[in-house]
Amino acid sequence: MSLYAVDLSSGIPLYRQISQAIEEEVRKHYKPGAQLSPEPVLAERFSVNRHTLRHAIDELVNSGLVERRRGLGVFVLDGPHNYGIHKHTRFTKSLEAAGNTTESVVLRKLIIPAGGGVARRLELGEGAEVLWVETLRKANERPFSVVSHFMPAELVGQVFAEYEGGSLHDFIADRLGIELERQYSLISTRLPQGDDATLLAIPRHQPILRIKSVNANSVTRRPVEYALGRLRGDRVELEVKL
Amino acid sequence: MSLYAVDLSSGIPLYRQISQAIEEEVRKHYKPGAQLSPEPVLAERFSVNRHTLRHAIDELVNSGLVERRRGLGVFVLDGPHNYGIHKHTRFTKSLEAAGNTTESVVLRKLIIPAGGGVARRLELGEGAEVLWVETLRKANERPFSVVSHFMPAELVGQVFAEYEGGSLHDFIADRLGIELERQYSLISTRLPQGDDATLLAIPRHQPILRIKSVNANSVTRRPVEYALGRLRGDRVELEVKL
DNA sequence: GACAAGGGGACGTCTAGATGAGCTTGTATG
DNA sequence: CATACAAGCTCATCTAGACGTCCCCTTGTC
Repeated sequence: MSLYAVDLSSGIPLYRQISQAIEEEVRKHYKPGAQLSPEPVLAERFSVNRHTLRHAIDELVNSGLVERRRGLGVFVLDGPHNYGIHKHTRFTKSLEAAGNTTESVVLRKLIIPAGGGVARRLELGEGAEVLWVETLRKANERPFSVVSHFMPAELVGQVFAEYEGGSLHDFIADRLGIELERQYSLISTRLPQGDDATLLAIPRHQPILRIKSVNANSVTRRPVEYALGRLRGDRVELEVKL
Repeated sequence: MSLYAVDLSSGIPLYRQISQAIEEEVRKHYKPGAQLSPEPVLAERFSVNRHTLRHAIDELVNSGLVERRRGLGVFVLDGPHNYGIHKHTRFTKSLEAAGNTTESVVLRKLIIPAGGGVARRLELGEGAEVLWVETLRKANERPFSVVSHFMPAELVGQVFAEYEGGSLHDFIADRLGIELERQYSLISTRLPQGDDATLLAIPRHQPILRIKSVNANSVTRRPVEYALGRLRGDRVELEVKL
């Protein structure tokens, strides 16, 4: 393979040259879940001290490419999930299509009066009753997104008492006979608020992607669901096709 | 003040005890912009090696509490709360508008060999010459995006010597007679890397939106430009209409 | 067959010392 | 007075060595 020509005289720190070399190698030849060579071996290979090599790997850990497991080794993480935004995209579908196991857990299921933002987006009067469902989704056993769904209570009625996870849009289609269609999405980024960092198992300084979207009845065009999703920024990438 | 009772036997790593002690002290007694004691002094005070102390400060840097300035010292950053509230900066820009709204400054204009990612997206061989133009865009005198544009050097030729800002797509249309068409965009979020935090005038712990997009000749469908934009997360919100 | 002990591999933490590089400041010099 | 340079402070990087802790798997015993 290469000569691992890391060179101090170039002005670029060794650990950075090494982290870039490893990153490239990983992206080219490693699959998610694969294990890197042990630190002492890599240190030997690049002819640097183990501390320097650890510094290099620290960078990769920090950028979300690999993960350390004490006592076991360093492992390649899944790349960011490419979640396309289209008229009919569904979370679960696009993930499963990508060959990932999915799981969704209902964290909250409550009826509350609609606040200003929710009411406006659902075209309801302020204070109208809405069902608030908060779900945590995982892919390959790892938390991935937290989504707050708001739906007019009168529309979804009592049916949602039975919702326990899985594709929400499928549930709506099955039980209510309503096909949903995405109208628009707003994408922004923030540091995690509230419990989101804990739920998503990320440090508080790692940014999340926020997606606000409104889904409407594809026939009547009336809004049915307003969703505010918070996605792990290190594992999600949004694709917008035009 | 305290006795700095860091203790190895407690099972908690020294560097973590120290970072927590410093964090508490900073939050209580330091204002944004204040400077921490030099590393050797702190190391002495906690009776640890300077490496261990640096590890502790690394944690604080990583969490966005403080910032290192080489040759100067370690300084306390503003808390993130100071950045959240904006009254009329509520500009919801579409991707297109964000790309074209300008008062733009050219930061760099170089011909470089294409790296792997750039080469792949422009459908060139690795190492082929590409023109790298980096622009900083402002709105209301405030910076809001940094964009790296990559274009095949043979295509854009010498023409770009005259490019000094303004709409890049207009420039390409005028000078080269090429109409561009966006193929797709990938949206992700990161903390700012390199000089981006400085250029955008944000603290290093404030997330940015990254947009990778490829623009192609609308006739031949050959890729002409690969753009990697970094937008201030507190000023920009992307709207995706469908 | 079940369980416990032990070995070895891998990451985690800490110490010690040396050198490099960026920034500011003060002083010497033209 | 202004410029140039040197000193000194600060963080940045690298090396070397030593243990500690966690985890898995094998081995041995009951």
